[in-house]
Amino acid sequence: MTLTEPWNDARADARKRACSPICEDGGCADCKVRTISVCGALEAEEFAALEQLSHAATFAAKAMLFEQGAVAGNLFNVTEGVVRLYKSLPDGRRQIVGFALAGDFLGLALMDRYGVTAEAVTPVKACRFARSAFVHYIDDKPHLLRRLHEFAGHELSLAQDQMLLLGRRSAEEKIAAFLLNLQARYARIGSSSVTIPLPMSRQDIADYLGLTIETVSRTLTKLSRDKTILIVPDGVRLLNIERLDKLTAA
Amino acid sequence: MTLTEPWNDARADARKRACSPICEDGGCADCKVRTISVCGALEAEEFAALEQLSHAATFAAKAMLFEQGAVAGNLFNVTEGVVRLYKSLPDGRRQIVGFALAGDFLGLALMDRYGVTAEAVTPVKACRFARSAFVHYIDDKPHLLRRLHEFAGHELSLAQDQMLLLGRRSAEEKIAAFLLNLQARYARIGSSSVTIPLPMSRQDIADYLGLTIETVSRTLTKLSRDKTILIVPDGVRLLNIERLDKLTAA
DNA sequence: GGGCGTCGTTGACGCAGATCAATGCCGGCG
DNA sequence: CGCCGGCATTGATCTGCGTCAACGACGCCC
Repeated sequence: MTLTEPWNDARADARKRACSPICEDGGCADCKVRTISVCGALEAEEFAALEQLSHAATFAAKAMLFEQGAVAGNLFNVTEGVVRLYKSLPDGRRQIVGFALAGDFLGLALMDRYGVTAEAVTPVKACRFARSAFVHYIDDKPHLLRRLHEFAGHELSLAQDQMLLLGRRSAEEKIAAFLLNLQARYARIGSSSVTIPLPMSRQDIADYLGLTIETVSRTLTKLSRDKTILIVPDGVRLLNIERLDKLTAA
Repeated sequence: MTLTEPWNDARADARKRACSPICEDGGCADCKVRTISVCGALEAEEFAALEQLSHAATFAAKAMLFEQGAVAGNLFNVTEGVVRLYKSLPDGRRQIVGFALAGDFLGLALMDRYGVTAEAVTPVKACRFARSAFVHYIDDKPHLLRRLHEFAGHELSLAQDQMLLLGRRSAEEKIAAFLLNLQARYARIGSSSVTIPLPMSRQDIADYLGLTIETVSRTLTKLSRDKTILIVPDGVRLLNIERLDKLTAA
């Protein structure tokens, strides 16, 4: 389970504090837990305790963090880079169910086995928690459990939005929604801009939106011809989406 | 959030006990909480306490249990009938994210607002819990919270499976998966058979699978011509799916 | 520098499934 | 009984997107 949401302004301060390095005197000097998602519920000493459990981990692009069906031994907190989460069909068809950015947790569902495969899209840095230690830690912290549950509910709601998108929206609507969503997420982790990077490949985008690479490519070209987006020079993976909000119509 | 899964044989006994009427001396004589999903974690006295919180509720077909975006004041436990859960686009396009059968909980995500709309497909009987009372009750029961969280994780996993289905499977695969899934769920709530009712309309099925009614109808006809399913005489909404397992290929 | 593999774009074409339309089957109701 | 409105089926046709194929732009390695 990836946790990205929910945010609200009331928590912004707590978040800012929470996102600063907290591992200075912990077991791993360079592991900075970005507990963006959960921090609102954490006391300082709890933070310290939590980070004692974590270990720094880095992954090269295309490296696998964990695989669908494997015993869920670890949780991860992404601190840098992008991770794709997907399910596959035996014949190779793939559905990406989400992208995890800095601050997102993976595996918070605390299931026995991973429900999806997680792969690094870009080089990734993450904090790793042993599931057993994590579970043991939170087991007598009802408010933390409540908070996790709250996030699970939000995560589910996002998944349902994605179902609506996959089942009922056109290619153009899918792309527009994807870009706007990505922009909103970048904004939350501190890089607010109308110009956004697309670190993932066209194939990834296609597998996320239930399309083909050709359709993704054509739709992006069309949007840029219509001046709805602007493909920033020198980067097929950098877009300016200033005028995309015209397409919102949520 | 609907909770249907997960089951395992080890819990079957506890479940059987749990599903018997437990409201005899409670506030509502005819409200029978079917805590199929959660019962494994409930002690007898907890059961009694929980059912004290519940009130019987009935809904005519097409009645709304709750609406997307409304303040989430209640939880429901369906005891009879079928409920559809959906999200809508402003232009009327609809995505059904799930059907709730007897034993399923609605609203267990405990979010402030409902993320989907819930409507009775058939006449429905349900136990209603005030959210505040429910939350208050479970708040100091960590093992219950853990269990709820576990279900949330499983629910999410099901949603992700549905994403894969919506994004990457053909019409025929969608229908086959839907029928097999429905059969499996009926089996769990006690009506195990290769002949299953389809209480929902073609439009509902279409909106669940991201198709149109015509495609649903044609695909069902095709499957029955191929002898893969059998449309039981005297019921467009009754199918025999004896030989559908050929199509599984999960 | 040159070969080569990966990635993205673009065009031509085909098809699964959407759309439009007609018909039949009930069930409810005056 | 006969009318009517909702639902399912079926056919004809259309089209959005998939498929197949060619090509250019990079980046990498020898």
